[in-house]
Amino acid sequence: MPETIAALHPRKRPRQERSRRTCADILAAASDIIEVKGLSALNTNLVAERAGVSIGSLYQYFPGKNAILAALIREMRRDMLADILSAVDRGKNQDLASAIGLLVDASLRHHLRHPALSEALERAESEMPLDAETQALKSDKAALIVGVLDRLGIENPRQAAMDVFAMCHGIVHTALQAGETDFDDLSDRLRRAVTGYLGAGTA
Amino acid sequence: MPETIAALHPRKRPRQERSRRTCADILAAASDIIEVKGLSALNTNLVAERAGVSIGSLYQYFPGKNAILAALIREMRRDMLADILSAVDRGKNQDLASAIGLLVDASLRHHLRHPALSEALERAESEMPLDAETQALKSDKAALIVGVLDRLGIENPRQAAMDVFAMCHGIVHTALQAGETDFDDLSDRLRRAVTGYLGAGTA
Amino acid sequence: MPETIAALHPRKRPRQERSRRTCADILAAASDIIEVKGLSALNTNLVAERAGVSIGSLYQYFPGKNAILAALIREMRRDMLADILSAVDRGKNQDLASAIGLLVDASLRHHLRHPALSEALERAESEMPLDAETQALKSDKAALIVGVLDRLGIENPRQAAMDVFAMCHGIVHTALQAGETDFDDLSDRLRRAVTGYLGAGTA
Amino acid sequence: MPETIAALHPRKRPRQERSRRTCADILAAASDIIEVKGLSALNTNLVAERAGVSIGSLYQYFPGKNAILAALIREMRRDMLADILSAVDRGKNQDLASAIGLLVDASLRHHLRHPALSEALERAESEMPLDAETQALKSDKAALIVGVLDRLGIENPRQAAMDVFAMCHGIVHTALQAGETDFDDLSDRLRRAVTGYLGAGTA
DNA sequence: GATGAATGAGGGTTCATTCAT
DNA sequence: CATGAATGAACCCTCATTCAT
Repeated sequence: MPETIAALHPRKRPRQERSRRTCADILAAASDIIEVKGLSALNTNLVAERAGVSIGSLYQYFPGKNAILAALIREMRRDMLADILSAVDRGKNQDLASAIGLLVDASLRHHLRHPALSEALERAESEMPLDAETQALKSDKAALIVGVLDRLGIENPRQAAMDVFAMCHGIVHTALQAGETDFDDLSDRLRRAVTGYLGAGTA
Repeated sequence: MPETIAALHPRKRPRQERSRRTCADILAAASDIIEVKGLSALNTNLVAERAGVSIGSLYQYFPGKNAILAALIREMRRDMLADILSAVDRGKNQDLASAIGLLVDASLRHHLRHPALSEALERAESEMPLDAETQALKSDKAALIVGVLDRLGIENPRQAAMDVFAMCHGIVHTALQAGETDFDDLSDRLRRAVTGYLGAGTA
Repeated sequence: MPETIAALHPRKRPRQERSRRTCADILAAASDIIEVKGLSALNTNLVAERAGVSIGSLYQYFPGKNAILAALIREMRRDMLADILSAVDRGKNQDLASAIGLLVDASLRHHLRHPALSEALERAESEMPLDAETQALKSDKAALIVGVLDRLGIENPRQAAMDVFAMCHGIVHTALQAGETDFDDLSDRLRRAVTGYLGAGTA
Repeated sequence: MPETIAALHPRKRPRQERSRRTCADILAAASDIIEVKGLSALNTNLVAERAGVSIGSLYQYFPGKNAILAALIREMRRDMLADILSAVDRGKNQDLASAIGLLVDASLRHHLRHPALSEALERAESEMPLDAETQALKSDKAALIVGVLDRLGIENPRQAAMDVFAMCHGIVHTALQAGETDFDDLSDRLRRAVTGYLGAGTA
């Protein structure tokens, strides 16, 4: 039976400062493990130990392993939305190329920050029921991009947004796997890919 | 310690007709499970059961779970190479757009055949040591694409080949996740993306 | 590949009273099984069951079956060293025959306590990498005996110590297998064997 | 339930030359495995493979794994009896020291021939029901030794025979484990041990 | 007889989760 | 609330033995 969405919410709103801290420690430990040893090495006992918390406490804050993952995903989505928001904002009055460049760089920075982590979370995301907030964050982000593309006169902006992000994701993921680390070079290729796709579409 | 490559080779060359059948059944069952329930649901007991075979038999033919995965990956790579080979062949005397179109369609068909499976295998592939044959199949495929791009006058064809494939992979994967199934539409967008990227590069 | 020494160390220092108890129960159950049904009947499930503990608990304290064996061996070596130490101490100012008698009796008592167990552990010991403490316990014991023999003017005391212990071990083992239980009689024969060997050597 | 003795007999008296050969191949393969990789590595599939025989055929000749072991033990006992017989024969008219020397050397040669094998078989022997022939071989050997000791005027010759053999076994086993290979040195120490024990007894 | 494919009980180990203290 | 001991379902894999061909 697929796990219910209720089970993905943090068990309690941590009011006390101390609680908020513990909660953050747990998430940080989990991030760390995923980034360094991979998603398959993530297990609740290890997280608790690395967070300096007893396994019992961990279960006070999160109803289960997947809730931790869900929280990480939510966090990632929040960060991402913020980055995109800022990029969109700064690109408000720019031409297509510049606006795209800002978006692409935002996405790229996101992946470069914690390459393995973001990859793993995106995978996990697709195999899990998403809570309402995460879904909202995803739609907000999509709407934002769609808005930009629409304003720039792109046809079928919903689809274009999807494709453009997927392209970037694919290229960046593959480049990272191949060991590339040159931000500027990657940024260049992404811009070319995106503008190429968009240009070809409107041509 | 990362698992040794030896552990990925089939254990026994099936000599009798019966055993060739068993071997195939095991691989088919594994494919099926991955396609339907995901890579994380793959386990040797389930494979054996679904293949209508005892767990002991499974281990006669494969030294372990990962050997089954390795075999599936090898199979996928063989199919893919064959598809690409034929596309390259048919595109021999065509112009850039047509040649690209053939390649893109080959790749697309590949993904559409078993969407979840090919995705999962590609992921698994990146977390496993590859046997010699699989590596050779990958390089052969890469060389083929590089050759085509080179002949078409693309600059830095190695990188372009990587990017182009990664873009396609990204777009297709995302589209499939979103439930798209319209081959022609997808084919169109992929062509646009690829020619856009390549065109922008030479511009 | 021979198992690494790391795998032989207990996993967790028991902190609470309850867990110290569990740990001891596990070792006692293992001892029991070996003593009664033989080394080949030792398996983790049985140990857990007999210890009245879940299999999971067993693995909390021991990283595997061999770690349990290693712990038993260490325990045996500790006891043995203590026994020998006390025998050497009490024999400090005695003549050869008495000193030997004390040592022989110490060794004999050791075997009589848990005949099958000590035999099995000694066998297991020779087929396993030893952790540092166990090795130290063995050398300490050897050094102790060598010291005594040396003080008594025995030539080549290292070799004599080895031979003497091996002789005793052989005789006792065989006698126990044959069902003998008369401590005094055995003690007598061992003294004869040892003094005979040592006497013949110096003659 | 302890396995019945009937199950330890070879399944059929091989009349044909070919059969006898297969049977010997199986036993040779088993010996080899034990000598090189230890008793715990002995398994029927491996034996069959190493013997160049199908697993099915192996079971034609031996009703099970333990029957193979039993056959090896019987063989060992036969050899041993023959060696002892010859040593006793040659020592017929010699003095105690020489007679003992011959016996000791016979035993020593036995162990040196296949150190690990003889050790393993002796261990296996003590954990298995013995068939009539093996038991007879053991008693015959014992009787032979007892006869010699009796003739030489040793008191309680049954016990002395046991002890003497056990001593030798212990010393040789330990020396081999320690890597010694010098036959003459070992022979010397064994003679000293045996004559010391026997001398001390009669003194 | 010979073959080797197939079987499945048995044993090792992990890890998400619960609960007594 | 925190702790960490305990649980046991779920997996992985081996190997003695059987049986259809």
